[in-house]
Amino acid sequence: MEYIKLVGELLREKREEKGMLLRHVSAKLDIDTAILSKIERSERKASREQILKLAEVLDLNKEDLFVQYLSEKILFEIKDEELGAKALKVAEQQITYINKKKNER
Amino acid sequence: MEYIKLVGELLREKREEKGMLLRHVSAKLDIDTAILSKIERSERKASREQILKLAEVLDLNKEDLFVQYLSEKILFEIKDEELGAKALKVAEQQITYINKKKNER
DNA sequence: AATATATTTGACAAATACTGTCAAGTCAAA
DNA sequence: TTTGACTTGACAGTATTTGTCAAATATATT
Repeated sequence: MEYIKLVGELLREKREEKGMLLRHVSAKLDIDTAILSKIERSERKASREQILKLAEVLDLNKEDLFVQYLSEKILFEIKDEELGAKALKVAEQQITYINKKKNER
Repeated sequence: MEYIKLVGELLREKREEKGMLLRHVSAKLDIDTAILSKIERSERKASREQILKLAEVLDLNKEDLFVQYLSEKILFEIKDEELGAKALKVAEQQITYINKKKNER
C-alpha cells in the first residue's frame, strides 16, 4: 500500500511549487493566513468551500482533492476506534445498497 | 445486498421485545425519555457511551451494535456527497495502510 | 366515550465545538 | 540585526450538540 499524502501536505507542496505565499492564497479565500497555515499543517480542517476554492487557486484536480478531503474526514471520525476498519466495510456495503436503491427509482 | 437495520430500529425492536418502556431504558442511561425516543427514530444520534450502555441494558451484542453505530456516523458524514463512495474506498485503503504500519511497530 | 399511560414534539438553556481575528513569537535569509 | 514568512495561542462570536421540560398526540383500558 502506497503512502498517500494528507490534504494539507498537498496544499503546501502545490503552493510552494507555484511560488505563492500564504498571504496570496489566504487572500483569495478571504481568511487569515493563520488559518491557512493551520490547514496546511493539518492542525485544522478546511471547510468544503475552502477545499474547492483551494483546488481552483492552486490548480489542483478538484475531484481528487475533494475525495481525499472527504476520506480524511471519515478517518477522523473513526481514528480512535478499534472497530473503525470493520465499520468502514459495513458503511461501504450500505452505501452500495443505498446507491443501488437510488438507481432503481 | 441485504437491508441492514438502523441502530434506532434495532434499539426499539429489542426494547419492545423485552417489554420495556422508554422510561425504563432512559432511566438506566440517565437521560430524558424524549432523547431516547429521538434516538430510536433516528432523529438524534446517540453518543458512544449511550450506545455501549444501551447494548448492555438491552442485551444486544456490543460489538455489532457499535460497528453499526460507527458505520452510520460515517455514512452521515458523506450522505450528501456525490463522491462519498469513492471517498469510502480511499479511506479503506488508507486505514489498511495505517494499521499495517501500526503492526510493524 | 372517557381516562390513563406511553410516546412524540418543539421551545428553551447550557455546554461544547467551530471559525475566524489579532498580535506576539519563532525562524531563516539577506 | 533587520526583514519577511510563517506559527502560535488567546480571544470573540457563532453554530451545533445535548439535555430538560411541558404540551400535544397516540395508544390502551375501562
